[in-house]
Amino acid sequence: MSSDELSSRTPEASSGRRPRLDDVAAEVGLSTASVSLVLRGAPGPSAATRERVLEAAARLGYRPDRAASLLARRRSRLVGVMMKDVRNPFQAELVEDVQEAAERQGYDVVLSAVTRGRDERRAVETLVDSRCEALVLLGPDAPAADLAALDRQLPVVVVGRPVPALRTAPGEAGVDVVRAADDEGVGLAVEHLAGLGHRAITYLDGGRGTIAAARRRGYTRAMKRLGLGGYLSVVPGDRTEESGTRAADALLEERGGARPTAAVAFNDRTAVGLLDALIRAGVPVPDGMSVVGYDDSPLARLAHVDLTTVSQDTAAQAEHALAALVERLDGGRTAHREVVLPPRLVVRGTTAPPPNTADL
Amino acid sequence: MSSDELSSRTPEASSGRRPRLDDVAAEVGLSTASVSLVLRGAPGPSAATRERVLEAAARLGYRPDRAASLLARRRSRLVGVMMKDVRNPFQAELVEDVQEAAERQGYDVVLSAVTRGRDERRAVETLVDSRCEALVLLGPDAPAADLAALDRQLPVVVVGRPVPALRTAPGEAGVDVVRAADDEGVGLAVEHLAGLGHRAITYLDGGRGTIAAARRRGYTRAMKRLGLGGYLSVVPGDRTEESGTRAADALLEERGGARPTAAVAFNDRTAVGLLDALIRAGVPVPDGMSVVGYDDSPLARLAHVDLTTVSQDTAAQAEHALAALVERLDGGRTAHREVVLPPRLVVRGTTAPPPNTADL
DNA sequence: ATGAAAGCGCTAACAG
DNA sequence: CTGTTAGCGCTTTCAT
Repeated sequence: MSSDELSSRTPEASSGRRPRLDDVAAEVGLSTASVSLVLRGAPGPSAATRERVLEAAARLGYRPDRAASLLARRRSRLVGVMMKDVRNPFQAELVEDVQEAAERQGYDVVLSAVTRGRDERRAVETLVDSRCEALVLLGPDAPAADLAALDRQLPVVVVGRPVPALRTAPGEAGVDVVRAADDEGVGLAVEHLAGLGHRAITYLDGGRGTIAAARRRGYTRAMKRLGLGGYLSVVPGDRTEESGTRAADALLEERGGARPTAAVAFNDRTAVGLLDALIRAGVPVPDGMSVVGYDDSPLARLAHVDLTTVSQDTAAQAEHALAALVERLDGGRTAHREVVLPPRLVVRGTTAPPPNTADL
Repeated sequence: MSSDELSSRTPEASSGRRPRLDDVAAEVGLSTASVSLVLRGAPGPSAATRERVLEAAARLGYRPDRAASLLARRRSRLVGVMMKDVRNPFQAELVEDVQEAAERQGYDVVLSAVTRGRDERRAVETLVDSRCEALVLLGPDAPAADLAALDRQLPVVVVGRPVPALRTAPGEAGVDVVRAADDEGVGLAVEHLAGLGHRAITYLDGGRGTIAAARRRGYTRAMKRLGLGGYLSVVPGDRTEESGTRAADALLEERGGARPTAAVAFNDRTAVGLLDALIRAGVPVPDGMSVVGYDDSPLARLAHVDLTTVSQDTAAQAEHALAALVERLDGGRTAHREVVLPPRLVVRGTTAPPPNTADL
């Protein structure tokens, strides 16, 4: 971490010019072709030659020019990653994981972030124009039809969002999708709470959208499955902290025996809002009420929050996304694929058995 | 947001091949040279020609190949941005701002993130190999000497971290630096509190490091300047939430008249930890105690946190960083430059006049 | 095992 | 105003 050399030392700073392949070739008295082979580790050159070339290249501080190599190469071995939201920690984690997965597969990654002056369309265009062979789209907003059109140009995998199936023309199967099973995730949370002895478990909703619908459904089904249908209670909300804070009132008002002892929130933000309101209201967590979030965001991991939550396993999502691309690129797969990953419950400090009802 | 077309429609999908410049040229019966001029908006071609070319290009769905164009062009007009930490919201914001500033200056941005398997050195190499003309390094860890070496290859500006001056060889002046005046920032916080009537203002320290030292100094000086030298009190810490939580004990213990009525924290995380502990301890904020953070991170903006804090104005930092690069690139500036930006106090809900001492 | 030569797709002199 | 001619720096047949 400390002595990263940022620039390759150039012991013999022969000239100001950046050394090119033919400089190295001249240095060892070989053709650029042979040098190129050695530098890429391609088979052919003898061990002795390799050594001489490598030594000379290192000595001159040679670094291949990406643009030139990209232009000459048949395949770029580049996958483009579009980040929909640079500030979203979930996506940041995905980027890291995709980067790693790509490296393992022998691909390099080009990043393109959507920003104020740069919409999804432009971010994607940059990637395509940069010779990417395939695209990973992190939570894109584009309609399914546009995604399908893009997929006609090059393999595309959408991560983190379901993409409604399109009436597909023959030979087109739509983009691949990798995402987490949101309904299952909420189910896990509910089961965990029920297992601790909770019955009156409330759900703090996340409003409109495919993901919100899936999570809500997960709650309802889990409650019914566990025979808690009579305790169903969904508090409307909008994914923000305020939403959680407002929900606290609703939860605490219900004094009449039906007052919930636990709450599952659409996401960590909402859960944190709720936590905060509960503490201010003098309700201890988890002893007075249990709270579960969703996302396992850094927020949840903050020591003083220590939120029980549901994790989406970004590493696995990245792995699957890359596998999907590589299979289409190198394996010639043509069929559509949707990978739905099981979420994982992360139990931390905001859940405990319900308070003894005798105390109430 | 809804109907972003991700792929250019290709009404006449003539062939599977991506159209090239000569396809467009052939289409309109011109040379590639003229077409190139039109497409780049370069002066020369007549209005009539322009129109025909543009029309044909659009019809064929032509998009220039970045690698080819990069290779052929003398100047790439590319600036590379290295993100030290993809998950750092402050850096994410900077990326957006740099992107915007670059666009205004007619430059394009290439992103390179440091991740687990990709250290600073590699991230920077990628940028250099991609023909970037200049580099923006967001909070790099590399030692000053390495930065200086890199700066010998191409203009480099370090954002967000001070870089110690090196014994410079003639003609070398070291990297440019753009950062915020940390001491001043803490000074603003202290002044704000003093203005509200606080005297016993404690500082929650951020441990070792240049930045921490600057902020600590800012606190000490401001207190003395305001005649509050007698109230000086620095609680050791390490920038985490726990650090803030632990500090709460120290603050609340001091019952004997000297108990502080306000605290300034090294950063928002620490401030949030403190807030949390205060609330749990039954001390109302801001009525029982005022708290100021530093960074104006999203954390501070959360509705239920609503933290008074110090903002570093990423937009201005980005603007200055790009200006510095452009001046060296296009303006031939050679002298060293360090821009230190004044921070801005963002007053929110965690600061108020001190509780009436009669009440204590 | 190595070299010669022909591009990759675009840009930039320089002519006309 | 437009076309011709060279490359940009590297990879890749295809010979040798």
